[in-house]
Amino acid sequence: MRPIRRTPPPRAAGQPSLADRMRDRGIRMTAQRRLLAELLDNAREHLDAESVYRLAQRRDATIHRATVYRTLKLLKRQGLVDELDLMHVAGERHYYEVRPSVFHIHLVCTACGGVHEPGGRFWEELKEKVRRETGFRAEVMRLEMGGLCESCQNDPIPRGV
Amino acid sequence: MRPIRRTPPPRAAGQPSLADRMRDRGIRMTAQRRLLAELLDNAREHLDAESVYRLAQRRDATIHRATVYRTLKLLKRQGLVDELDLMHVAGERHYYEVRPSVFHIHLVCTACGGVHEPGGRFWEELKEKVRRETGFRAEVMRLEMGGLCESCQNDPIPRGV
DNA sequence: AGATAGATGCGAAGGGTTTGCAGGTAGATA
DNA sequence: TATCTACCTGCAAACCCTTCGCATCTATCT
Repeated sequence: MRPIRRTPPPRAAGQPSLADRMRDRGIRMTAQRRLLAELLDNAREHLDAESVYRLAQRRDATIHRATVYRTLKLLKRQGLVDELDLMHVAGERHYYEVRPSVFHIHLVCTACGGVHEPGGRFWEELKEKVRRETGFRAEVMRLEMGGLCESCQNDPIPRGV
Repeated sequence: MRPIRRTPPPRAAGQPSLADRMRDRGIRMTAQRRLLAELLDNAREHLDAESVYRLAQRRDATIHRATVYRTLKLLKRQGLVDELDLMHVAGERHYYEVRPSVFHIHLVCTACGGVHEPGGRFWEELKEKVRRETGFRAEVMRLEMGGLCESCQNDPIPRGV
């Protein structure tokens, strides 16, 4: 159950917090939701539901698993959070991340478990390309690759996942 | 539990069957594995484990769920079959498809449930691009988009999933 | 044909997620 | 500010999909 390390793309500074964006959408804010939103906003690695739950419990021992699941589902439905499975390199868990302002892809190293997340214009424009060429209007997009990151290619010693 | 319709890309003709490719890799061939390989090869829609099991049972009532799961896992590990979740538009199930010779992406329509699968050089080369730019060597890749297909954009009447 | 690593059927267990309900609370209203 | 109501939460059981351990069977090699 080791955390999946991220190599996150530069965050857009001055982006409103997840809690603020929830409120702006008229989502009813409870203490639990504020807590969960803050945890997701500040996560340094990819969190699955259980990890979110454990983190939340440190600050509010009464929070319940079901609330975590319900909130994650809500945020996903609202498009505020994306659900990933990171090519299932570390089991069948689903991971959650706040949807960033600039789209990025996920490169999951099967050797070290690290996740690189390059972002930028090129990836953003794939949706546009698909639109032009097929007429499909994408609202959500997910691009994941599994393989070996640069350092694991050069270092044949397995370092565990 | 309606089947997820595919709009598959042109199949490379004369491609060896999945069963043949299994044998070529030295995978021990049992009657069950031959049956499952044939089902996957000829599937006209995306199948999850349960659907594969149900189809298999029509031809061999003694086949067991566990065998289906074990075989799918084997094929996935061997890179002969890809596991998809199609943006979870129809639940948390995982779908399986024989890995095609030419990579394609999955465009999942949230209105009609159809899956368009455009393929071609451009998508193939994304791995190469990532390699050049980040050093990451991708072995598996998955690109899925969720949204509205062309006809569902033009036809506001919901047609169910 | 005989030997054996490996596959299968079986049923139970496992892990993650959802649900129904009773009680509690945010946010609207006056 | 007090009241109201729709909505949220905690709880525990249920649910679903997937895996496991074990005894038996079999594909493949000699």
